[in-house]
Amino acid sequence: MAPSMEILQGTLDLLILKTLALEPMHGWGVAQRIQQVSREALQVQQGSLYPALYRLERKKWIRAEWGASENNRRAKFYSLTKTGRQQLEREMADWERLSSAVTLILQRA
Amino acid sequence: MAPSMEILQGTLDLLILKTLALEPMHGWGVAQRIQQVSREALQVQQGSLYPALYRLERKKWIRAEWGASENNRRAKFYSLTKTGRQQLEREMADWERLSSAVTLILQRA
DNA sequence: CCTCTTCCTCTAGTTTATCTAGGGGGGACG
DNA sequence: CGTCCCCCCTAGATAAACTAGAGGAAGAGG
Repeated sequence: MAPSMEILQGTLDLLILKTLALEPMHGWGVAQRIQQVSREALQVQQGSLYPALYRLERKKWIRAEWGASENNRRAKFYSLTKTGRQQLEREMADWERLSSAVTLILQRA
Repeated sequence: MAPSMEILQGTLDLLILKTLALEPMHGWGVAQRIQQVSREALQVQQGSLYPALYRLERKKWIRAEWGASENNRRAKFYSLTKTGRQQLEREMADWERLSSAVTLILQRA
């Protein structure tokens, strides 16, 4: 594990997809939103964020469009595609299944 | 992510530590136990298992001893050390914190 | 006008966990 | 004796996330 783990490996795609499912947003905003909603428990490093966005776009789960941010900055706005929504469903189910399984193990007396 | 994800990345150490905390066990048994308790949701590949055990031993969180299995096979029995128990506490707390954070994100309407 | 800060994007290189895909030895049992 | 199962182990590939940078452009403050 890296010195400072701020995210459960493998859940970043899920977190991004879920965040974009509620509202299209630029990349920096996604990171802010995740951090804020998780009450600072999750930190999305930029070096993780942008490669992840690129990955999701390449798989056509999100779509990008240049625009202007609320602060009048040049920003890339991402939104979920239809297949992205399906992927989100799948990943949420996976998360549920696997995290429940971990909890099962941890709760053994 | 690898083609078939059978485990949440980063949780294997935690699962092993927890399993050994309840009962010392040989490596193969640990994998069986995890699979069984998780009702087949978690699959521990041998190529993940043994490197993980070696890693934990190197960090002195577990201790190994050769013995004979219930089937009269030569087997390496692992048990938790004192620092291993502390590590387990830490990792359980981390898991709780991070998985709750993920759930927070996923539950947003 | 100039500088500094904040916003926002991006990349190269490293680390590390896990998987794939093997090999091997030694009991037990037909 | 052959075969299955138990149990250990490893090399190499894959891929996610981190570290540690760069840089451009808007707005604020002097």
